[in-house]
Order: sequence, then structure tokens, then C-alpha cells
Amino acid sequence: MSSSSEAMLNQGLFEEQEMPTHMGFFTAFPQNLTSCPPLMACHQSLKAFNITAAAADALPNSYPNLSETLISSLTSQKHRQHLASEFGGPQVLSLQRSSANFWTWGEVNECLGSKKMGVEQGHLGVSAMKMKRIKARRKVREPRFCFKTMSDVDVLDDGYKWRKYGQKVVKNTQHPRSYYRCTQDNCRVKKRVERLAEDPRMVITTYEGRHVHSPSHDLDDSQPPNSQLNSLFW
DNA sequence: CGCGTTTGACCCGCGC
DNA sequence: GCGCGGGTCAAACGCG
Repeated sequence: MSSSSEAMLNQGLFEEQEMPTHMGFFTAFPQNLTSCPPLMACHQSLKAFNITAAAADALPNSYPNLSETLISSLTSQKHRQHLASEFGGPQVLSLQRSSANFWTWGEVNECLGSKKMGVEQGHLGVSAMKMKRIKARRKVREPRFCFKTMSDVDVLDDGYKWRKYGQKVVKNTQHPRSYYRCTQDNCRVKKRVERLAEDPRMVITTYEGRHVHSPSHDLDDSQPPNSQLNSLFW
């Protein structure tokens, strides 16, 4: 896909486009990434999408509490050059999350030993009723992440191979939502692709689950060895 | 022929 | 319990 670069003009990263009731980011990252499935999945998504290239310059101003480590990893020389040449400047980054996915915060909390994140504990509180619903959802729901991207093409080239398994007309939208599954055996990662009702130029890509394999082609030439995102945001 | 897409039917969770 | 709407299935179809 030759237009994948333009497609990678990421306008934001957030979790669940509906009901964005919470915003926040992690300022601590577990030493052992794999010990925390939600963070691991998010980390992989960030890597796969080269999301670090987006809005790097805007981060410190937009999110003053963001850790130094993350900012430095996002504002590497290479990414700056990429931003400047490809997009002509910094992009606006929006980080949102939804109450619908509260449980991922809970898991993260457990993994981090709680109270070690750069978010208010108040954001993590859930009512018993909500917890019940979350539990029901949790049986079937993997961690999910959304990327809002301005692009002409619907399906972004993220290095993985996808097979479309469904399409659905969503209420109050004239644009259909497409459902994709990773074609790799034993990999149950899914993604949804839809266009924003208010702005059809924007593509919402929602990932669910974690890949159990590497991308089918090598796109990750921007990560120096031993370079890790040791912080993470939503 | 194999692989991917299309599309109508079906399933299931949720709100009323 | 019922209806709605989102998500998935699977047969048919298209393409290289």
C-alpha cells in the first residue's frame, strides 16, 4: 500500500471512541512488560503503528505530566524528521479512554501493584453495578485500543495481515463498519474500521487482543536496539 | 484452486 | 419477555 505513510498521519490514540469519560496516562511502566497484558498489548500496538511519530512535539505542552522518558522516546531525532517531512509539523494528539473499558485499568492496577500510576485513583473507582457489567464483558473482551487517523484509505498498513469477516451498517452513520481478523493461525486479534460520522475523513481503527507473532513484514526500523517505551499513555 | 470479500442470517447482550 | 443493535458466521462469489 503506497499510501500507508499518509495513512499513518495519526491524529490521536484513544480507547473506545464512545463515552470518553476519562483521560490519563501511565507514568510508570513495569520492568517486565509481559507481566502486564494490557500494557503489553498497548505497547505492541504503539510499536506496530509507529504511533510514536505522531504529535511528538505537541506532547509536552498538551500533557505536562507526561514522563520525561516517554517524551524523549517520542521526540527522537528520527521521529522529528519524519514528522517534519511527512506532515509538515506537529499534529494534535488526543488521549481518551472510556468507562466501558474500566476493567483494563483494573488489570493494569493489579499488575503495577496499584497506586503507582500517574492517574488519580478516583478515576479507577467503579460501582458494584458497573463491576458486574465489566465482569460480564471481560469474559469475551480483550484489551482494546483505538487509533483515529486522517486517511483516504480505510485499512491502514500496520504490518499484519488481516481478513475481513464482516461489515455492518452502524446506526446514525452512513459509513459501514468493517470487521477484520488477523490471518495468522492461533492469533485471535481483531480490528474494526469505521469512519467518523462527524468527519468522514477520519478513520477509527479499533484493535482487540494481542498478536502472538511478529508483523508479516518488517516495518519497524525506527526502534533502536534496547529502546523501549518505559512509559505509556492512553 | 486458494484466498479474500461480500452479505444476509443468526446470535447475544443490553435496556426498557 | 421483547426488541434493538452490535458482532459473528458462513455460503456465495470474485479475483489472481
